[in-house]
Amino acid sequence: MSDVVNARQLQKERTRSALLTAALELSQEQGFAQTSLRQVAKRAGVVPAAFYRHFDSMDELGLALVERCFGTLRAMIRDAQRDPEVFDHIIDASAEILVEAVKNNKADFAFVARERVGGSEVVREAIRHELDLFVSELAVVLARLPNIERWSSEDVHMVSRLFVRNMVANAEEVVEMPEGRPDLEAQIREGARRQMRLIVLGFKDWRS
Amino acid sequence: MSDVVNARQLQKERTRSALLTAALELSQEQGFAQTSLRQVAKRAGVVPAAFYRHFDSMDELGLALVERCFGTLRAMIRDAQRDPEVFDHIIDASAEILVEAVKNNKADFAFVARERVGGSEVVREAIRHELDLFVSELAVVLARLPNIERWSSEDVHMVSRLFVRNMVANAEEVVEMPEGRPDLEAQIREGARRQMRLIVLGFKDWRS
DNA sequence: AGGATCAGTGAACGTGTGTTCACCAAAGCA
DNA sequence: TGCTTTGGTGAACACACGTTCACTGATCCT
Repeated sequence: MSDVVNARQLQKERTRSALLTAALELSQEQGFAQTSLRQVAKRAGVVPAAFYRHFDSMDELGLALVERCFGTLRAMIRDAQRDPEVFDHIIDASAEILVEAVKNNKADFAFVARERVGGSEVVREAIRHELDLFVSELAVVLARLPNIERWSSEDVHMVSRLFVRNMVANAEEVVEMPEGRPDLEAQIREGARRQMRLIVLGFKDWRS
Repeated sequence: MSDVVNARQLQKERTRSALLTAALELSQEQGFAQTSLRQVAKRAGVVPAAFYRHFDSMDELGLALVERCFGTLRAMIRDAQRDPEVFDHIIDASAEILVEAVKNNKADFAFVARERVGGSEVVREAIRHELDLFVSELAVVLARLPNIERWSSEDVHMVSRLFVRNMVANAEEVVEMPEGRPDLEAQIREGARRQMRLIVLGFKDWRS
């Protein structure tokens, strides 16, 4: 529990991080499940056996990666919520933010989007759990919106799932987007904006 | 172009089909990208080298699998459209059908849902193309609905994407569903119904 | 009947894989 | 200073993989 760090601990943390980053890059290129321990070690500039000083298996590395990615995403969303403009024009802003954020953290989003459904059992499980947390968190925010405040908690949860689901789908599209195509980017952003507006329109007439 | 079939052609078609089925099963268990040529051959009851009498590579087998799966799905939807009840209560019926259909063709849906985003480049591409076709087909149907008939074609396309996207997401959930849990099944079906209803509610107030 | 065709065989190859082990040298600590 | 701890090394292993090749025997065609 000491704050003083050994040079040893520091160096260890550094190669651990290098392993995670290497795995993230390789996952973006070919998917996590297709990424081997040896490839990760090689890209991190380390001999395969050294891998075991940090993780017991690729599965464990995968879990650590999920944690790191969702840490990044959470921090990002916290920042966005601090911005006062966001709360005023939730829809327009979140469409904007979504595309921008995905572009700037492409590797993280790509990892989550891909391995959410495609990858190894344990990694998939972890991502689904984190996304469920997201849904619950968003539900709390949504419950305070006009038209929604009187809804049953089940209905709020339902619409929260609808939003997160769409966010993930849009993120997938941005990730899959070829490099340097601002037209496509604008198209996705506009599509996301309209979808959210359409959903929100239904709010005022909703009865469970 | 002859309808007369050799015993040879017939047997060839039979093992080809066995290879496809074996690959589909293995994909459900561990994902297509993690499935090796040798595993497929072994499960089909054939020596690895025999694989090459039918496909040049696993990628080609993957493409054939995409075709076969979407063939199944299209046939299923065609049947559903013939049922007169479906057209009257589109929403309730399609939620019902969705869950039922996924249960009965679990392997096909699982393959499409997983490999749509997780798998090999060429398989991913093929699935995305087929899903785009689905979106366009559904757009034609939607364009005839009240409230929508005057929308711009872009808006119709947008809402069609929203529906297909949700269909895929719900299918994923059913696929991931543990065996023998009718309560979860009902929950997913009810969720799907509500989500669609909410989206449809927005239709009458939509302005582009 | 008899030669041509061809789906399927079985063995072999080179390569990449996960995992192990004894070993080393630098950092930590007494 | 000298002993211990430890992150990283390099060689070795057994194994699964994709791919090749000459082959076999049943089916097809004339």
